[in-house]
Amino acid sequence: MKQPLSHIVLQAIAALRDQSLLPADIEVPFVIERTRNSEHGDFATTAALLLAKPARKSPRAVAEALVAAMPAHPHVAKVEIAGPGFINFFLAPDAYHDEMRRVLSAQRNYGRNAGGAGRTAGVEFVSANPTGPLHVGHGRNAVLGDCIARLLDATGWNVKREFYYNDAGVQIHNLAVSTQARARGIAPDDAGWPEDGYRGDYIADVARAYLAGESVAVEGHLVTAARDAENLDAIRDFAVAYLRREQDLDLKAFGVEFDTYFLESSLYTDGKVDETVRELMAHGHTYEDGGALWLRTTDFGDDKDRVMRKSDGTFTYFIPDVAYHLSKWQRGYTNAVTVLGSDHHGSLARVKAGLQALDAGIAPDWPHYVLYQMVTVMRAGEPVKLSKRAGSYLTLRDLIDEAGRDATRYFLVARKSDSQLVFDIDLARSQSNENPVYYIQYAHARVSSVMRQLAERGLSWNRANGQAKLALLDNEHEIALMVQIARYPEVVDAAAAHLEPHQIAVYLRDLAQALHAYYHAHAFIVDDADLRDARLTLIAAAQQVLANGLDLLGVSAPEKM
RNA sequence: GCGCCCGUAGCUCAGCUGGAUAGAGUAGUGGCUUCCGAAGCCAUUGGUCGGGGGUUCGAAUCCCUCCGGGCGCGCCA
Repeated sequence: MKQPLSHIVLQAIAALRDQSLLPADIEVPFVIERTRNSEHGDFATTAALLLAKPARKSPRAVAEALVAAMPAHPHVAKVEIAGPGFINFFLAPDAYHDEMRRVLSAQRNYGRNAGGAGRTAGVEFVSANPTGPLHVGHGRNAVLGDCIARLLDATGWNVKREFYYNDAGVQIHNLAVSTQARARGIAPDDAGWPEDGYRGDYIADVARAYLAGESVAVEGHLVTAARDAENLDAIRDFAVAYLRREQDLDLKAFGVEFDTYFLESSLYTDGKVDETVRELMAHGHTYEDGGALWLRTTDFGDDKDRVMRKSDGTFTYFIPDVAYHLSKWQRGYTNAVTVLGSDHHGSLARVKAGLQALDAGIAPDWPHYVLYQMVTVMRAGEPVKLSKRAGSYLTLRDLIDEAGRDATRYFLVARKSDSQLVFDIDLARSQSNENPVYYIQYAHARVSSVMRQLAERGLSWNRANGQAKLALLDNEHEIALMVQIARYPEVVDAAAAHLEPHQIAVYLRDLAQALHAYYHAHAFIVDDADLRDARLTLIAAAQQVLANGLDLLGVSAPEKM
C-alpha cells in the first residue's frame, strides 16, 4: 500500500526541484513507514526532516511545500503535517477494501513479491557432520534456514537449500573406530574403547545394522554393509550413510528438505582446494613461516594471520571453507546465506578474508551469516543438559515427538536468532492459550468453522465474488483487522530483507489477536446478506493471510482442531 | 587480555534498523458465555530501556566508557 504514497512524495520532490526550492543534486533516502499511533494516520514520512538541511529551510516549511506540491490520489483521504515536520497520510477506507479484494484474488500469492527477480540464492544450513543424531541446536538451525529459504522464495529468489558436511575428517574417523569397537562387542568404559569415541547408544545401533548387512539409501545412492568388523573403510562409509539417513528422516519429520548435499571431500577430489590455494598464492597474500603456509588475513580485517597449510602438508579446515564458498560463488549464488551457531563466529572473519584475498569480485558482505545463540531446553523446570560427546543429549527427534512439529518449529523461530533461547518443553506441548502457536492455528480454524456453519444453514458465500459491499466494513474491529492484514506484504519484505523469520511469527500473533477480537465482538452469519458477505470476505482474507504466514514458517494451518 | 553477541514490565520477549506518548504474552486485579468454537474477549496494575557520557531537530536504536551474562580467541574441526 506504500507504493502510491512513495510515488506522490517523489512527484512532490521533483516539483520542488523544478521550482528550484530544492537543490537538484541531493539524494533523499526517504521512507514511507507505518505510524505507531492511528492519530498520526496510516503512514508517515520524515522526508521533510531529511530535506530541511540541504534546502536550508525549516522542516515544517519544507513539509508545507511538499504537501502543496503533492498530487491527489484516490486512496489518500488526507495529508497532515505534524510535530517537527512529519507528513502523515490518512488513507481512504477504500484503500483497505481494495486490499482485501487483492488478498482474495491473489490467495497464496498475497504477500509475495518479485524483488529477487529470479536470481539464485543459496541457503546453507544444518550442515551437521554425520556423527550422531541431530540435537536441539541443529533444530534451531534447521528451522531458521528453512524459513529464511521460504522468505527468499516469497520475495522472488530462486532458492537452493544446501547441506554441507565433512565425510572424511578426524571426527568421521572417530565415528568409524567407535562403530568398529561396538561391532567387536566393546562398550564405552570397557578396555579397548577408543579415546574420544562416540559413546552414545546410537553407535551400537549402527554397528548392529552393519553386522546384519543392512542397506541404507541416502542422497540418491545405496550403501550396503560389508559385515566385516575389520574393514574400517567399509564401516566408515556405512556409518556415514546410516547417520545421514537418520538425520534426513528427522529433518523430513521437521518439514525440512534440501536440494544439494555438498561433501567436503569433493573439494579435494575436484581440485577445488588446490585451486583455491593457487589463487590465494597468485594474489600475493600468502607467505611461508615455520614450514607452514600462511594467509595474510590481517590485510582484510582479521585480527591475526591464519595458517592455510600446516607444516605436515595438510590443510587447516578454513581453506576448504573458503573453497566451498568460492564454489557457491562460481555456481551463481548471487545471494548466499550461511546459518551458523554463534560459537563458530570466530571463523567468519577468516573465511571472508580468504574470499576477499581471491580478488574474484566477491562483495565484502558476501555471504550473509545468520548466527544463532544456544538453545537451553527446560523440562519440568529443570534444564536438560546438551552434551553431544556424552551421548546423552536431547535430540531434535525427541523434541518433535514430545512437542509436535508445529510447536517446535514455531518456538525455535519465534525469537531473534542472536539471543539465547529457552525452550520450555512443557509450554510447547501444552494445548492452551499460553501457547502462541495454538492461538494462531485456532484463529485460522475458527474461520473454517464459520464457513461450515454457514453451509449448515444453507447459506453460501462465494470466495471469488469481488462484489461484496466492503464499504460496510467500518467499525473499529474491522478497521484494525484490515490494517493488520494489509501490513502482511510489508512484514514479509522486511523479514526477508533482514533474514529475520521471527518477524513473521510475531506478526501472526498480532493478526490472530485482531481476528479473535473481531470474532468475539461481531456476528458473521447475520440476516443482512450484504453485511454477511462483507464480513465473511474480511475473515476469509484474514484466514488467507494467516495461512500464508504459517506457510512461511512451515507450520500447518488447520481447518479443524 | 582481545573479538563477537546479549542486557527493555515480576517472568518470557517484540520494538518496523534514528522518529511522535516504549509495546505484546504471561503472572496479578476486576469484569464478560440462553448466541457462529471460553483453546476466547474487555478493562486495569506494572518501565531511570543495566549505569554514565557523547553525536543531532530527535536515541531503547548510532559512538565512547564502565557493570553484568553468553560464546569464541590452535599448524583442532
